[in-house]
Amino acid sequence: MIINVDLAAEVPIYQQIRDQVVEAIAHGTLTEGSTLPPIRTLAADFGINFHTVNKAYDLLRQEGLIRLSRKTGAVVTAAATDQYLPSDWTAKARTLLAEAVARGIPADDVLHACRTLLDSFSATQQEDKP
Amino acid sequence: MIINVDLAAEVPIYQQIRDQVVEAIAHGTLTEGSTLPPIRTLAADFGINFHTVNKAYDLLRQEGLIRLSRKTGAVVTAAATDQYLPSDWTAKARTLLAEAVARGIPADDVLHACRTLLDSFSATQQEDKP
Amino acid sequence: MIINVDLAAEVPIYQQIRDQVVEAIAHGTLTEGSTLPPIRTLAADFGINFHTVNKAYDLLRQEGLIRLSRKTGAVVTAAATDQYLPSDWTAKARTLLAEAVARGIPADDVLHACRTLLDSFSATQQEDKP
Amino acid sequence: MIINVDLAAEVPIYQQIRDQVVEAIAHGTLTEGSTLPPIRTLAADFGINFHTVNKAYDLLRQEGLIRLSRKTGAVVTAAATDQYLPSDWTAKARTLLAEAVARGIPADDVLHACRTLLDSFSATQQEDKP
DNA sequence: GTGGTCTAGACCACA
DNA sequence: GTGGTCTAGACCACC
Repeated sequence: MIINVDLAAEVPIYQQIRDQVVEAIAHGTLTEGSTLPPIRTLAADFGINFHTVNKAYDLLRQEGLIRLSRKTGAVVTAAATDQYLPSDWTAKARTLLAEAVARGIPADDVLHACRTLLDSFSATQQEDKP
Repeated sequence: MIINVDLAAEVPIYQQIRDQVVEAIAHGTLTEGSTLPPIRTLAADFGINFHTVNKAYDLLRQEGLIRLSRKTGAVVTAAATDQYLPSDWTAKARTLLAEAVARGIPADDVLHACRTLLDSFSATQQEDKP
Repeated sequence: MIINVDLAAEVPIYQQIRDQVVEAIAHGTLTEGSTLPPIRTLAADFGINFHTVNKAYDLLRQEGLIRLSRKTGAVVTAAATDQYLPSDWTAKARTLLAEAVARGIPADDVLHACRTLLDSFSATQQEDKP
Repeated sequence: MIINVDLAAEVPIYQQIRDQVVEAIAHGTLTEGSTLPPIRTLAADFGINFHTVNKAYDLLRQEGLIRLSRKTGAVVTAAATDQYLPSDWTAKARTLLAEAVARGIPADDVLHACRTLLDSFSATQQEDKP
C-alpha cells in the first residue's frame, strides 16, 4: 500500500493520511485484517512527527475502520455494513455535487464521473470486472 | 434567495455562505445576472462581521461564479466557465465516495444517492426557469 | 463549576477532566449552552499542558456532549436523547455491578446505591426534590 | 466455567480475564472453594503469555476474591470480605451513571437497566447453587 | 483571543 | 517494540 503526503498542501497532513487509508480500504488494497505500518515507522518514512500519524490513526479508529492495540498495531476491521449513509455525508455530497453543477457541468456528466470513480473501487476490489 | 448560517456550527461561517450560494446556483434559485445581497446588508442580517461575508464572496469570485464591482455589487456570472471537472473536485469526490464504500455501503446505493441529489437540483431548476 | 484533577492518579488526566464534565452535565451544573473554560485557561489553572485538556474536550466533542469552535469556545450541546443505552455501556455496567455482587454486597444494596447516585443528579438538576 | 478472551480487543487481556472471573463469581458459576484453571493451562489455552494470566490472577488476589498458593492453585475465597461498597466503586459508578444521564437517558431507564443486570446474576445464582 | 495543527522528545503500559 | 500519555513550545485560521 502506498501513501503519499504533501507537506505543503492546505489540507492537514493527518487528514491526507486518513483519506488515503479510507480510499485504500474502498479499493480493496486494504482488507479486513490488514495491518497498517506502525505509527512511528510511517512518521519516519514521511519525515513527520509521530503525533500527526497518531491523529490520523485515531480518526480512523473513531470511524470504526481500524482497531488499535499495543500488541497487534493498527488492524483494519471488518466493514460494518451497519447503516445507511449518515446525514452529514449527504450534506457534504450535496455541496460537492452542487459545486459541479454550478460550474455548468451537465448532471449526467457529474453522475458519470461518480460512477467511474465507484467502478474503479470495485474493479480493484473484486478483480472480476476487467 | 434564503441563506441560513449556524453561528455555532463547526464549519466556518464564510464556508457556509459560500456553500449555500453554490447550491442556490445549482438549484437555479440564482441564475446568471442575479444579484446577491450587499456584503454589509448580509452581515447585518446575520449579526456577523462584514469581513466574513467578504471572504465568502471573494471565494465565489475566485471560483468564477460571481463578479464583484462597486457599481453592480455581486452578480452571478455565466455558468459555462469550465467544461470539465477540475482534478481537485475529482479528488474530493473520490475521498467522499470512498468513505461511503469503506463503510460497507453498496456502490449502487451510493450512486443512487448521488442521482437523487442531482435530480433534486434539476427539479428546482426547471420549476424556476421557464 | 469545579474541576479537580489528581496528577498522581492512575487514571489519565484527560479522562478525569472528561469524567467530571460528564458528571457536571448529568448533575445539571452544566446545561445546554453553558461554556467550558478555554483550553489554555483550564490547563494553566491545573498546571498541566493544554494538549491534555484539548484531548479531554475532543473526547467530549466526539461523544456529542460539547461543541468546539474558535469563536464560541467549548459549548455544551443539547442532550441528544436520541438512543438507548449502547451495548458497551451495558457491558461496563455488567462488570461494575458484578464487582459489587462478587464482594458479597446484596443486590438490593447495590441497586439502592445506584438509585441514590441517580437521585443526586436529579436533585441538583431540577431543584424540585428537596 | 468458560472464559473467552478477544486478543484483538482494545481492553487488555489480563483485564478481560479478571472481569470474566468477577462476573462468574457474581453469577454463582464460581463459588467459594472453586478452583480456577492453573495459570499455565489457561495461558496455553489462549495462546498467550502466562505472565498475562498471572497478572489477572494477581489482580483478583489483591481484590480478595481468590487465594493463591503453590499447593492449591487459585481458589475462590469467601465472598463477605467487605460489607460496604468501597469509595472507588462508587466513583466509578457515579461516572458510569452520569454518562447515561448526560446522554439524555431517563434516570428510570438507567435504574431499570441496572436492575435487569443484577437480576440476571441472581437468576443464575439460584439455578446453580441449590 | 479562541481552538487547530505540527514538532520534538520524554516516560509508561502491554505483550 | 507497539501504542498511549504528557510536556513544551511553535505557528496558523477564524472572528
